[in-house]
Amino acid sequence: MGKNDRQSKTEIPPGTLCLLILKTLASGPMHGYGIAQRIHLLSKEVLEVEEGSLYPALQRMLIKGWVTAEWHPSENNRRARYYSLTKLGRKQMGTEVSEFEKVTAAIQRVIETP
Amino acid sequence: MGKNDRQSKTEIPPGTLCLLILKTLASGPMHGYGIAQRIHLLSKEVLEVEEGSLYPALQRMLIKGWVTAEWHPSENNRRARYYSLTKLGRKQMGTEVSEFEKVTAAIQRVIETP
DNA sequence: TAGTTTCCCATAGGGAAGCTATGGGAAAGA
DNA sequence: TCTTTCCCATAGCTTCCCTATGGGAAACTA
Repeated sequence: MGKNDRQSKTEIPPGTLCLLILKTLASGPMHGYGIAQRIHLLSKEVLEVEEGSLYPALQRMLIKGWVTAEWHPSENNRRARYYSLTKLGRKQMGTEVSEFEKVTAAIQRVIETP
Repeated sequence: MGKNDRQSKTEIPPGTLCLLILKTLASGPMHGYGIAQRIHLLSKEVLEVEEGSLYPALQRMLIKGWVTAEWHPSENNRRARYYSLTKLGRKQMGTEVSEFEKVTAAIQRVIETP
């Protein structure tokens, strides 16, 4: 593969990973691996969250108080760290969703102008 | 203002600035200042392109061969550098537009899942 | 005509956040 | 026993935008 293939794979646009994680956790506590799978599934295989992106992002969100974490065995009986949305995280989610939609709509307007 | 106000202003999401510039230039050659104004206008004042973002972006696009530049006096009789889309730039625009729409739709699916 | 505003270009330095590469450990299945 | 699957995590790099800064020329303004 070439060196300029940041474009060739479908990646998460910078700034939206947090939003995706927050939204995913809104449906209940989940471990990291599960979050990645769910995003992959819900996006119909378009979005792939790399583990090297996911865990640092979760760390940042822990520090900011948007999520909390607890160790529990997973459904498959592995050691797993379950993340939950905090009240602050839920608020942040709302902010990011509306910001995303506002900016996306604005870009669409530019793009769709003939 | 605080120190964490990358969020407080409406900014260009990383990765989309090129797309916006390419699309803007698709309607004809334009100087940098004009590009910024047009994006601001078309987005209904939502998007603001800072000059410290714009000119480096144009440099990158020159290097990649997506645009060419020529000096001409502007409509206001100032010295101005007019940028034009190349064939390669037009192709890149198409790629980025479809990528943007694909990824945006995917994120929307995740966001809108109850 | 001196001063200010508007227009227009450009770089340096810094930070945020993604990616690749890497490493590990434990359960399950072959 | 060996491989696969599941699950966590860090280090180092790169890209790309922002802030801050600087300059210069036309045009308006007092």
